[in-house]
Amino acid sequence: MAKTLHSRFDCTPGCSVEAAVSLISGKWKCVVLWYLLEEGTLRFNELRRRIENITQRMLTNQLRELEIDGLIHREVYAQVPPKVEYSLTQRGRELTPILMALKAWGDAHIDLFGKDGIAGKPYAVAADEGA
Amino acid sequence: MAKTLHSRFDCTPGCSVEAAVSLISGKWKCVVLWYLLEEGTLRFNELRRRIENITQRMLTNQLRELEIDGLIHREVYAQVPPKVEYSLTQRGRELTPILMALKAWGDAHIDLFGKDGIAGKPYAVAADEGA
DNA sequence: CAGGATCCTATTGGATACTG
DNA sequence: CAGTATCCAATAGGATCCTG
Repeated sequence: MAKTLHSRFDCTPGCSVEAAVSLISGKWKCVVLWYLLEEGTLRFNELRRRIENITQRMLTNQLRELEIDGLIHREVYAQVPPKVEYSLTQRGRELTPILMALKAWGDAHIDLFGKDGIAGKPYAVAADEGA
Repeated sequence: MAKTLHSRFDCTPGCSVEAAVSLISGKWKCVVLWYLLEEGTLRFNELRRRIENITQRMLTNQLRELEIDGLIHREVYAQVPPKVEYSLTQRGRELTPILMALKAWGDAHIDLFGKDGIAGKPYAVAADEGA
């Protein structure tokens, strides 16, 4: 890698968290990343089918942003019909702990969501156990 | 806990990830959660000072949503001047792996962000190492 | 101290139709 | 197949002022 600033340019502790969040925020990014982590390489429509009810516009957007942020690699095959494959870059693969943790948490708590999936957000919990 | 549905109500794999993301999405939520994880219990203005350049409206919003989602506990002391303390609930503490992973990734890659912090998003990377 | 109430803008997200 | 291009609605986010 060409030039790497070693300066942490004084940053509050939460700043690191904020930095990571800023890259994976978005309704679908983590889902996209997760599928690429699981399956290695996927084409555009393969991703679309897996994520279901993502629009192609959103998928395109999220993929572009992830690419710009250096988290995924976009391989275009010069042929017709077109073929484009997406995969994680090294830096993208370094998100693995985050993605695994998200998946694990989701698996453990998915019951708490309405039967409509995530649409209806979680319930109003009465978990009044404090600190 | 009163009633727990054991039904996973058929859900795509990415759905679990989506569920987790839906709770922690938002520009500040993970930062709030991270500080509460680190410091245990914090008052409103303590959080505000730590996060710096979050507005009080946003902080209030995020805290309310986190509370509704059962991730944080809000303890109000009936006194004047008012005193309100926030802390993680059990379910909130279960986010620890996610928060730690975010922090770790941020620490490792914070250099990639502009000197203005997160404001300028990351650079356009030339990391053309593929699958 | 810990917010509530308003107002406003920017960004996100979605529907639909079209294309090399 | 893998997108663009438009248009539009919803939400997130922010600035400012007020209050028990």
